[in-house]
Amino acid sequence: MSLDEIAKRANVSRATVSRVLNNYPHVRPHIRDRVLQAVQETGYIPNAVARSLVTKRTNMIGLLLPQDARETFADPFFAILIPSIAEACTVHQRYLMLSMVTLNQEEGFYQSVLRGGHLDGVIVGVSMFDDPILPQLIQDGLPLVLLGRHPYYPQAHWVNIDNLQAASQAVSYLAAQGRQRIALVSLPASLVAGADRRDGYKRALLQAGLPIDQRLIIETNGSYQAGQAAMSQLLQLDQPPDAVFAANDPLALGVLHELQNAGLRAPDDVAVVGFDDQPSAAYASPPLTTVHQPINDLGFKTVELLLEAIDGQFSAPQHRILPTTLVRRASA
Amino acid sequence: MSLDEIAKRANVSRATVSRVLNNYPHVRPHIRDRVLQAVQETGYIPNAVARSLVTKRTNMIGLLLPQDARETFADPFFAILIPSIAEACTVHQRYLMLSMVTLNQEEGFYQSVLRGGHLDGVIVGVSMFDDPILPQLIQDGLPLVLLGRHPYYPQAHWVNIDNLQAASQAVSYLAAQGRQRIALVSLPASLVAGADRRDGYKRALLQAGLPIDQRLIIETNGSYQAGQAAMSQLLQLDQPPDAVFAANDPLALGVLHELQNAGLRAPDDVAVVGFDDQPSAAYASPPLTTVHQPINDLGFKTVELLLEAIDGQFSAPQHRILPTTLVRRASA
DNA sequence: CTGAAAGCGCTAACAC
DNA sequence: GTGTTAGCGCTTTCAG
Repeated sequence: MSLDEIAKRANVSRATVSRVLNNYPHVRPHIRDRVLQAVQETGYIPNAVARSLVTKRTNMIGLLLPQDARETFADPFFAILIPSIAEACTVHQRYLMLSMVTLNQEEGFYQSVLRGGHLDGVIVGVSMFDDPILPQLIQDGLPLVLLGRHPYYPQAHWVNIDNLQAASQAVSYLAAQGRQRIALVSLPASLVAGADRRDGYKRALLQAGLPIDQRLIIETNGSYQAGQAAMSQLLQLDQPPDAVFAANDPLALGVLHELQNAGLRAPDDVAVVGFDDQPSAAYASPPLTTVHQPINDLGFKTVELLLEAIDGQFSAPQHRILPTTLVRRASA
Repeated sequence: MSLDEIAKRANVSRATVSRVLNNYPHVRPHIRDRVLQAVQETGYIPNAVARSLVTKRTNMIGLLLPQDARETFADPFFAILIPSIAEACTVHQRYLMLSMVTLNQEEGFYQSVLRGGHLDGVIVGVSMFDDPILPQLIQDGLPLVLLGRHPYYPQAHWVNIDNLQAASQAVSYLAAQGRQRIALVSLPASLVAGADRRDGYKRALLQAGLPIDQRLIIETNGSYQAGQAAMSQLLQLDQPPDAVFAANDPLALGVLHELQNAGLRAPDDVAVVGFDDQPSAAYASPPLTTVHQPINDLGFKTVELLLEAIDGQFSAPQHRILPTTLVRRASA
């Protein structure tokens, strides 16, 4: 069923039907009612595709996830982020297209997704410094916002937390308790957030007058198991750490678990601080002290920034930084 | 840039350009080359919206997730399922629209998503028996496949595992070891999968000649914490269980954890079997014996069934059941 | 305030 | 084999 069936039924022109459907103000009430009634009776829904063809708007935004998205999904961070983006889209009456296309697979498909006119704009979950998809994306000129800052593309909009500052705060907290040998169980340095958190760790140590000991820094892939392995390795040191800053919560939980296996206690023997404040952090034993990031807000703000970028034109790149807080529980 | 710029450049008609773009067989090689070259030079990408308007195909499929989708996302089952669906879409050159629209929010938006012509078909992650969105969806007549069987809608296509049989197998395994008091830590009975697994548990007990003891059946929301709480409750019974069948892995992991807290050992004191075989199951302590479901295949098969439903016409509803296996590790 | 007409970018008969 | 011609279902000038 199409617009002009409604027009016939209501005995008006197609243009008029279009006007009432789009809430055009100056339509006489009784004729507007006639149209509305016809719509009601027939259950007519306008064809979004036809509309898009003329308006050049699809009301659809893309969410592009990094190459390693499959592992990514297992990370509770994304388990919260994605639904919040989806919800933000619904709230703002937009559709969400999820894509994990990478340059590897189907170059042509990637192009058609991005440049086929299907998307009003895209959110890119950046993570790696050298993500090969970013240069293309930025060149394409589609409205774009990065989820996570990226040092190489200052011209792009992004929303992020201040990873460096947050990590630094966590480590300073440990140092202020008199911890002398604070280890870092880190994310891959190839991730921007990984590098930022590592730098925050280092900055805090230096500010506290503590030495940076490479043996206390263990780079991991960010998983629970990697946390266990890292702690196990740290425990074999001649001088094991008396505190651990884990760059995310799964890591911290793994560290805690390994500590328990070794018959050690947190925070008595080793204090541990995590990063994320995922829901289960509060239920760990002991409950995890961790950096809370407002993942939900991150999702909403990102969508909203993109929508502004799509219709308002920013003259300068927008960089929004959301606040984090250190949540003190029992583990440190 | 549009199709007829290419036509002018290559000095052919728009129809011809369209033909080479759509791999129409009978185009003379040299003229095809001329077109291709023009495309190459200009970086032209066809407008998907315009194409859709005439073909009535958008190459986009929808993934509708249940009302409680936010918790859903935290479940590792979905953390694997969603990426696999996304990947299947990419492999089949389709776009994926993710939606968590429910009847509550924005009835009109929901309608426009489904009936606006944006989607060639939808996958619905059913879970609840009484999900209010299903009746509407089925009435809409959009090609549809349910992810998980639903007893009230036999006319719908679905793909699923045999939850009843799989649960029954797990419990029989416990019974065959001589376990006498096998507890069930279950999913909500309002979920189809929850009810099916519970029924499988009961069937296995009856077949093993074991009584059904309501005190040994604890219904939960399926989370890790709920698993802990359930085990704790079971331990307070006059006659605690000597085995537990947990209806998913987070639950089983919680059970294991609580056992450890109570100073008990699996499988010596209490055997435990989970369901899902999520990646971390193998790393639990002790490694978890659990029902493996082929989540990845589930995602792929679902997409493929939908694509068949979209263009092939099935005369009868298709019900695909994927095999599960009991993975024996150390916990039982 | 409303209608007529053009056209968004593409595909698909239908001729030649 | 290739070009011509209609639309797909909507919005949007432009008249009136």
